Amino acid sequence: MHSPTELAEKFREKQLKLTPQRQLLFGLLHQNDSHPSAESLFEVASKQMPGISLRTVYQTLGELAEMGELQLVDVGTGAKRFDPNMTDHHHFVCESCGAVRDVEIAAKPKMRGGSGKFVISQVGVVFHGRCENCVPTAKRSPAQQAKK
Amino acid sequence: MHSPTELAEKFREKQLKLTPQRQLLFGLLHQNDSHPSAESLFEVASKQMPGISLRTVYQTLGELAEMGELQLVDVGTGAKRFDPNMTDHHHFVCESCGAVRDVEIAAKPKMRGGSGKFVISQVGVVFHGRCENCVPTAKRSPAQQAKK
DNA sequence: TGTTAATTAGCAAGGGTTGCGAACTAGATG
DNA sequence: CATCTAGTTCGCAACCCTTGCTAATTAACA
Repeated sequence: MHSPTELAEKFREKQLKLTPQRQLLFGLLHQNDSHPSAESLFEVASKQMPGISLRTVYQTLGELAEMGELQLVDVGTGAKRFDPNMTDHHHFVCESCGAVRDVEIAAKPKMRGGSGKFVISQVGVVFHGRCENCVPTAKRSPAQQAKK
Repeated sequence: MHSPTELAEKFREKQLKLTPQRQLLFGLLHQNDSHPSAESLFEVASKQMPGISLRTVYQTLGELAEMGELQLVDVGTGAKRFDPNMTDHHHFVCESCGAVRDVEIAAKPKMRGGSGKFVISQVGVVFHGRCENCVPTAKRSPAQQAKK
């Protein structure tokens, strides 16, 4: 679902209009693997579409998430992050620069304990640590990525 | 570190005064396995100590967390939860009533991908789903637990 | 009992997000 | 192409959760 045509169809299916704002945001999100927050996506979008509203960014992102086009990821750094990668994966958050990376998990954890009556619909795994640019030995200053 | 005496010592070590507020909050937290938010702990505390301030609750919980006496858990439901269980475990969050339960994980996930240069200091795993009281078949209305 | 550094409480302010309503527009229709 | 209207956008106010600041209070030591 990366081509403009396919996007248009997806939107039409859901009775969503193909507005310039939606096209822009959808495109930006897919060019971007930094797991941006609404705020940082807004900043990028503003450059290409000066009058765009932060409100619209939130709204559009929420809609895309409902459509199953992207995930909302809460990595505990304040703002939610948006991730167009819908494959089964988890996240690594650099506690120094705030960067978020996708992480694949080989083993599926098994639960024990509990009554067994639980219905689990989603598992969120977040690794916190330091990325290559921020490991203690590295003298270079931490790359300040969107923490918002 | 459950007895009042041990608590007093711990505090003394850290040059923290043994105030009534701290004693109360520490005690309440350990009687409580519901992973309360600051707000809900505040409500409980207020019954026993009417004038206590929400500010003090936040402050005290923050201090206890720094002391390694409790964990701050962000399960993505808005407010942070506080958990005196410092053993290696993860959390299950009912998406209907907001209840939080401890979950033990048998398998430790192995990471693959990435450069291997990551330094992982913490892994947060949160399961989302429905608890016994809230599974779809149950007709009783979801138990509304502290979602704050 | 006095002294002092730590603590409390209250309020204001901050970040992130959402509700609301008025103005606007994509897309269907004629 | 003009019209119509449901769906959108945008700006603002308001919301929740949390923290900064400060004056008043108090635990703990001498």
